Amino acid sequence: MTSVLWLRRDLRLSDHPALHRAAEEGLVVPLFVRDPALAHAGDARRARLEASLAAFDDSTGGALVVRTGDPVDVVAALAAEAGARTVHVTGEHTPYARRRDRAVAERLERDDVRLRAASSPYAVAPGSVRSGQGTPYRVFTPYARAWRDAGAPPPVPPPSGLRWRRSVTGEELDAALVSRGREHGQVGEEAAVRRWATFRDSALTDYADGRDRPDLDGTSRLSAALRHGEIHPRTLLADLGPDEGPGARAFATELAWREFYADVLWHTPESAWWDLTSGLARMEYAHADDPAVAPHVEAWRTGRTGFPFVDAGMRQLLESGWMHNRLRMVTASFLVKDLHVRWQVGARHFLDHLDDGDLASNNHGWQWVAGTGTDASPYFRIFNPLTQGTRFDPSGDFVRRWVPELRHLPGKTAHEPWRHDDGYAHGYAERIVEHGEERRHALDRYEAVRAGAGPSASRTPDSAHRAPGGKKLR
DNA sequence: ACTGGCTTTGT
DNA sequence: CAAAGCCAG
Repeated sequence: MTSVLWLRRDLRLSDHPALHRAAEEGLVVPLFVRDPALAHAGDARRARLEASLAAFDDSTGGALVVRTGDPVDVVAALAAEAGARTVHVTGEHTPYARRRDRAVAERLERDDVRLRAASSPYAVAPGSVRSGQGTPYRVFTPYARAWRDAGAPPPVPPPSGLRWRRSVTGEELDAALVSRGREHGQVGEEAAVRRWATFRDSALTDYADGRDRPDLDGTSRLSAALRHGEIHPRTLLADLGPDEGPGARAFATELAWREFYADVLWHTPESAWWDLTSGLARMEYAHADDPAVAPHVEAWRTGRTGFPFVDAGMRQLLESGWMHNRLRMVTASFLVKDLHVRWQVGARHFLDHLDDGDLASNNHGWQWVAGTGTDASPYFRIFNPLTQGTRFDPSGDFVRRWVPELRHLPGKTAHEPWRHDDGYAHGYAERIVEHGEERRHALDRYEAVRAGAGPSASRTPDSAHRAPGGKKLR
């Protein structure tokens, strides 16, 4: 009997419950559907996905079937072609994925084919960790405690006697896109496993502090692999073992953040693009396409704000498809609190360029910065780009790596070109705003909202930042 | 009803 | 050392 394994964010062979089930049934046709509804992704992200697909295809000896179209039609057609009675998937939890999977399951049912979901991209399935009252958690720390207590199931052993069916045809991968996707680094399950081993045996010990240093290689760099499911968090947690030091604990906590935000999004799908809390519903923002504001937003996007740490982060994103988490916070704070632009504008930009772009983590991270998310009170938490830069990039190495116009400034002086006669000698941008002034503006705006806080009226974001495809959510 | 506590900070 | 309110038990 042949079954279909419809792959989405699970491009691996190890610790793969859905693959395990499929293998037990007999021959397996691995399918990936290019969904036009998700085609808005930026070039960098499309390239990373293509490379990931190529790596998976290699690992199956060329069995992967890639097709383009509405999954409702494509999956049903392939199941019929292959004579499969079951389509196996790893569960998905974003708002779009849930709608899509319901529609696919209904369509398959007409042909008497089952869509069978196993597991999820998370160690603990979104929606399954509840407070004592049975309600979802809204604060990270209690969630993380309960998540830890829940415990991740052990990794699934590799399926025995796995056989791919090769008689089904699909589309060729785009070779140019694949090689572009590989430019940003190693791609695929084998590379992810290697990277994890390297990280675990070196940077993990100092991870609690090292993870905050963008000038050092202190992070796991596994975010894109996790996003594509090239490695599963279950595997990582099991590999950390029980005798964890501070580094291992900190790493598990970072995984818990990923799971927490997936859980929050599962319970409130509309929070993908709308404020999670209504407290700042009446907040006034600058309009990103206002002629007075647009050049500032463009400067932010391209890394020309005149604030070295901010610009280094924004250029790291554009050039490498990844941004260190410290910089994600600093650059997000700059857009929301120095330029007074709503978080959705920044979240959209990040999703377009991040190889690891994950709706839950990304958008709830932005909401955390904006003060609309799960954290109760960050309105006074406004990052100072210079303080952050000198604290977390004390040598200035990170700034010089990504901002060539500042390479002539030694040490930490790269953070303050305005204090040097030749600071702007190589074309670096002047500061587009005065931070102290904008900080006060932001605090005033928050103060005004709190003073006049009533029941929230509308929570409609700018139409330009609606969900992909302009569809109404829910 | 009560209360300890809340990732990531600023000056 | 100040900052606001509310979550979670």
